Amino acid sequence: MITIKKIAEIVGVSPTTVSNVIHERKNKVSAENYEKVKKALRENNYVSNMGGRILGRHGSKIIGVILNYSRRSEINIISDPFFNQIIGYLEEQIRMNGYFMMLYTSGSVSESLKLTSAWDIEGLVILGALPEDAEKFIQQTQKPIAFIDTYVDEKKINKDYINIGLKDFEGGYDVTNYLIELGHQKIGFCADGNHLSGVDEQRFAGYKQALTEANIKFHNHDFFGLDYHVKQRHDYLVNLVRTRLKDYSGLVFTSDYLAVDAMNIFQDNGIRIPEELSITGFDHNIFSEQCRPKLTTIGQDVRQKAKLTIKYLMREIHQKASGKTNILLDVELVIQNSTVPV
Amino acid sequence: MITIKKIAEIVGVSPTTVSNVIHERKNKVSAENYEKVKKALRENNYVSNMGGRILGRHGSKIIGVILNYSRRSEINIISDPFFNQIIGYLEEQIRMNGYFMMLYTSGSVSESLKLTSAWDIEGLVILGALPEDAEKFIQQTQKPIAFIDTYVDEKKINKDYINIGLKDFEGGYDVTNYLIELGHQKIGFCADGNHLSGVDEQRFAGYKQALTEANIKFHNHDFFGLDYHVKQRHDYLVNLVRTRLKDYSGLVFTSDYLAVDAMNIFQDNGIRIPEELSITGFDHNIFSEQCRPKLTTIGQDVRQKAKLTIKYLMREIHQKASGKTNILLDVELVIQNSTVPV
DNA sequence: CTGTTAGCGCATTCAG
DNA sequence: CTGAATGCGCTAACAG
Repeated sequence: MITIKKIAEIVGVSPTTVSNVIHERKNKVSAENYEKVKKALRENNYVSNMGGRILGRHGSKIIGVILNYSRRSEINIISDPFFNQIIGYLEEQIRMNGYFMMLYTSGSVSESLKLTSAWDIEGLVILGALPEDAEKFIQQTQKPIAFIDTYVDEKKINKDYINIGLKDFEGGYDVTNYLIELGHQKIGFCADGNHLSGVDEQRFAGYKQALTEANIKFHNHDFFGLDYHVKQRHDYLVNLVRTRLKDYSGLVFTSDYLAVDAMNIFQDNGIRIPEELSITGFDHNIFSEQCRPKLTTIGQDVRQKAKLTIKYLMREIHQKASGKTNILLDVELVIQNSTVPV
Repeated sequence: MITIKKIAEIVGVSPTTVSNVIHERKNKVSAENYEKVKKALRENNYVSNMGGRILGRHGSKIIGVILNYSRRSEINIISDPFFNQIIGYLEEQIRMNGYFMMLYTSGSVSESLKLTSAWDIEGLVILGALPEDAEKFIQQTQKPIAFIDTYVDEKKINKDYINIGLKDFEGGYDVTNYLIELGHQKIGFCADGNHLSGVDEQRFAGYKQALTEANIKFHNHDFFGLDYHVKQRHDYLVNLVRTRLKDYSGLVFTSDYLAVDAMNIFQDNGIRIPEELSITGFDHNIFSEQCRPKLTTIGQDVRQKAKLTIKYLMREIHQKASGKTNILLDVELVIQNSTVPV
């Protein structure tokens, strides 16, 4: 491995001069030396040793991306195209900013923070954090943190942080309202698990708001908490077809994944969609396109989410700005074929 | 950040003793000191600084996972659940071995190798490498490398490497043979792009072998190279429905993703599947389950792939073994509802 | 069993 | 504009 010292020897200057050339401090190096050093760096394929950087606390250039496993099951994380997409786009953005991405999955805040200090990580992106975990993260580290899709209670936190989310409430509202406009009155809400928080909670609130405005009363049994184990979920859905599914003309799902999964089970059990039941998803990912009927859903721009996340994180890292940043991106109602008027 | 030196001060021993405790060299530390140091480490939440490790060439504990973009388009990488799954499982295995995962996408071998030397990466996992890239990787670095699904030409390489793949030839053969057993004679082969290599080439060869054994002649026009741009691909498929799709009773696809995508387009254009056309996929991932009819496909154990990859990589890193390791995992024909006898 | 020392590569400070 | 010296944290070699 070629080092600054060796380059200095080759060219016949001091390591400092080489360092100055690397960092483009042209005002500190003569034009002649600058060129000579540049050439040597190129010819010898110089790559800086990150160990030296970390040790000298000159910045590790690592962004840690942490997948918080706590709520969703492993099965869903690995099956959900959203995670796939966002990780792909985050990597792209991190790389384009000259940083490196360390990917880590963990259910524990302290484990994640150990990672951070071991590597002197410059910034964290945290996916799938619950509000209480988010608070711990913010309190326990000085490093810039960007959450994606986490609802942090601003009042509880007096430090800076970034959150890039979605207008989930609006999404839940819009899609429900669309069903209402189509004449639906009996609309159920289906989510991952029984205890909603964060994103799903907001979508649920939006759903309820739409019902309220339309003078439709919500009953607790209109909420369907689905198991994330495939087998249990499918058994439950089949049972629903046999019992009280007929009480509903529309179902709002918190994700395309769940919607498509359920739609297939319903269809397998003789329910005609959308004729007998309208279904809506959320995400507008590949699932809502690769099923029939295609899903009416709420679209989000995943690439934009990744782009903004890294943009604000970089701003924070470079101390160009601070303060709380909480951006909720717009959603878009994508009307396809899984919904019809009643 | 707490360091070994500080722990040493706190306990009143030398840094070496602390280091020996950390590395569990019990024979070099008195039981009494061992306990005292252990306690201090715990209480102060000691985390080793990786910069020190890298700089001292004591092992960075980083595994670099490189996604080679060259062949498949970005769109497909991010849409294909296989990448999602394998990355998730690789991360899990890497973490369980006490290592860290650095994720990097790149089309260039030299860029990837720069990453390797900058971080003193201990081992590489390379996804989606073409055979010629694989050779470059192997020749240009001394670090242990594990490829996933790459067909390296053994004769050209005199260094060690690991490849964990699939019996792709067998998969292509089995699925085609199954169609033949169902009475199909006119069977097309559909792949990503016109120039096949690696995995798809093997699957194609298996398909042709099955035809040959059944005395079915293969013509060049039985091969369908699909565009990875969605729009172009769909236009092409729609056109196929109007023209010569009727010449075929079965189509073998190189992936579930392509198969489901095409199946939807065919169905949208009035083709009844499987009645009028049998379709097969490859991968047995979520797509083959979340479509109707469910796809007959070739199953692979993605988790096992990740597990073996890291197992052999670790073995190589710890110098416990060497030599070329080329393991092709078994495939399994998964018969579902997209195929019927003619 | 314990402690001292050296060196890994970088960027910065300070002296020229 | 240039260079010498320094310290970051860890581990291994070596001396006691």
